Amino acid sequence: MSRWLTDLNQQQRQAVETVEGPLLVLAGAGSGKTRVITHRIAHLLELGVAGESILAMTFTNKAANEMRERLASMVGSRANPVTLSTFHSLGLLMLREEARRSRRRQPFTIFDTGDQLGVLREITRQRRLEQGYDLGAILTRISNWKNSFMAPGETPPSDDPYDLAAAELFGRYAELMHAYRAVDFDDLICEPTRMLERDEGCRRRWAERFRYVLVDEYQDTNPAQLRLLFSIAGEHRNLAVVGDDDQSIYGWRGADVRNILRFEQDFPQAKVIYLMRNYRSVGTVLDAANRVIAQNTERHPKRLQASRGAGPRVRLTITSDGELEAAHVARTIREMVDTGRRRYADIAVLYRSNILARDLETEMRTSRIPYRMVGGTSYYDRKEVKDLVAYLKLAANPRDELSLRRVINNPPRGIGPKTVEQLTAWAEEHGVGLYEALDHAEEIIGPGERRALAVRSFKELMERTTRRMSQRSDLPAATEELVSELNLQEELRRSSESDKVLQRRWGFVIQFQQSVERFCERSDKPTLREYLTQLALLDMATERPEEAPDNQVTLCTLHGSKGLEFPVVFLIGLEEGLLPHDRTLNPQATDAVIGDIAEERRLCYVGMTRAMDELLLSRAKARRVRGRLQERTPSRFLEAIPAESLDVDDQTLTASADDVSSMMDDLRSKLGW
DNA sequence: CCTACTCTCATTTTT
DNA sequence: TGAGAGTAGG
Repeated sequence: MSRWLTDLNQQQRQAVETVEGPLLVLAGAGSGKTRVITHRIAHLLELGVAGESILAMTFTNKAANEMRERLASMVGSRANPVTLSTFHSLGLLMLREEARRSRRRQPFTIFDTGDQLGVLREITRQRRLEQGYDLGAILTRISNWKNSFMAPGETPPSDDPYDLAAAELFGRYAELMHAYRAVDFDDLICEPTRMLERDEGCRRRWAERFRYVLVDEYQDTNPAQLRLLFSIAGEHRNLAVVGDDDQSIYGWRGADVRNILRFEQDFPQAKVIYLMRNYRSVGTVLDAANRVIAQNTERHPKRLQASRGAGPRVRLTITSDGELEAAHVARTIREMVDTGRRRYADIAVLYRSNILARDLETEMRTSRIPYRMVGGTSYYDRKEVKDLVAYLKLAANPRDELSLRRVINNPPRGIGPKTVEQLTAWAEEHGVGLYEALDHAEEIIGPGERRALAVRSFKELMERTTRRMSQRSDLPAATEELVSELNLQEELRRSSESDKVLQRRWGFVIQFQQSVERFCERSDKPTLREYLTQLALLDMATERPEEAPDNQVTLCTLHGSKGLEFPVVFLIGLEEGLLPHDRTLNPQATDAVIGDIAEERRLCYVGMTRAMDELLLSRAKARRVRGRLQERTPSRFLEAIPAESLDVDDQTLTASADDVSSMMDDLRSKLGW
């Protein structure tokens, strides 16, 4: 017997052993899912399957890396030939290889959401379309159409103004993306799929290459991803998917729970295995979570089974407002840590909406509780970093007009909107790109004019930069030269009002340069193109200057908590309008996808099942909403938890001596006494 | 080109 | 309430 079958429970073992044919593994929270996946791959290798023919797909790079590490620790270098990648990286790999095969041009630049919005902004500006549309709402619609393989002009009839606006922009969007030689995230899935569906020989090649396909978090796949999977695995049917419909929380991003609900119809005779033994949480937590999720109707019926003891009862604390709720959380954490029961790192505070993090942060600071927020604004969203990235993108792809427009007068060099307009008009007239028009500055603007000289010197700067960066030479050195040629440090000094701000901003520049260096050290192909690809595709978290995993409390959204676990979990803001969120209860005109209560309930379930030992729920009777104090009603999800398994602590009823004294303590610490 | 003001808007965010 | 975007005027 393969050694990867021992120390698994019966269902886990079955999931590992079922090697041929379609397989659906419904892996409940904390049921040892990652273990099953890694063991399954190890087992396949053990059976003599070539690593090259195994494809394991995840959604995040973090998950992919984690899996690779675990697998490597099991089978060592035999893990190397296995393709372990995200959907998007696989898509890019396919596009590249096929382009190479047919000697076609490879995709140049990957546009992230910010870039996509930039394209839309550009179009509305050009067309002088009515302002005031929420471009994000338009982009969502375009993205949904793309994921249903609709071309511009094929969009379904609608009288929704946003549908109409989006349909109007869709065509131009596609044209511009093409002109810029750019692809977006949707293209990375849809284009390879089209390729496979169009060309049977091509499809066969990929199907034969990946004889064994494994998909993690299957509940998060969208229709396009399903079609891609079908093209690869539809024939040999060696497709194992792992997921949990109860943890599908990305419907609003286009994920379709129905994929996992009807897997058995999509792949007839699929074997279905339930992993329901939970190794994470105590009985009380599981019981409460089970009750909540049981209220959903469209799901694979199942129930997590406890394998640990009962544990303390779930607690619900009621405070009179949001600030007091945050104060209560801080005070409880303080107590847990001071009595030595817990370390900060054992504790997480989860919330539906980032807005709740604000009061928490204030409280954490005054109570001197070290914390880290997962998610939040990325370091790569910093203006300083984005500007530099735009220079690199332009160097890699002169047709990337978006980047060109971003950097052409940044830092200011006397090329204002008027000049750019003139250049654009000339470029259009002569049917060339904007970048080429730069060469004709004198002709366009007038010989000897200062603006023309500015354009020329910008062009020369770009050519030097491109030369240094593109010949696979020393990328970090080229970046450094760019920074110095731009006189960035001086520029920042000039535009920063305080020294502190300057230090911070310059710090971002330094960090960026370091990230380039690190990439070049690690990569076996340290080219500019590769670096930019990684930047777009790779989880920024892995690139982010790593903060030491200190002993800190974790603050994060419910979405951000998926896949994590903590001994102690606070789940706050259990109120109607927050969880379920108001946006789900009262959809807006701009919403392309109307969220449903079922997904909100799953969100609640995901949060609850993060807790190993203690689950502490809370709600406030009133909360400041946009400056106004508003009465709040308890979340409907609380009703599912039977009163007898809940310890309710209503702090608005009893201001006991204890509470008063702790409030005094609180006050004292705030005043610094 | 920069700054200071006004206006607007307010979920979640794996790639 | 408060952050970020947009705009007018110096």
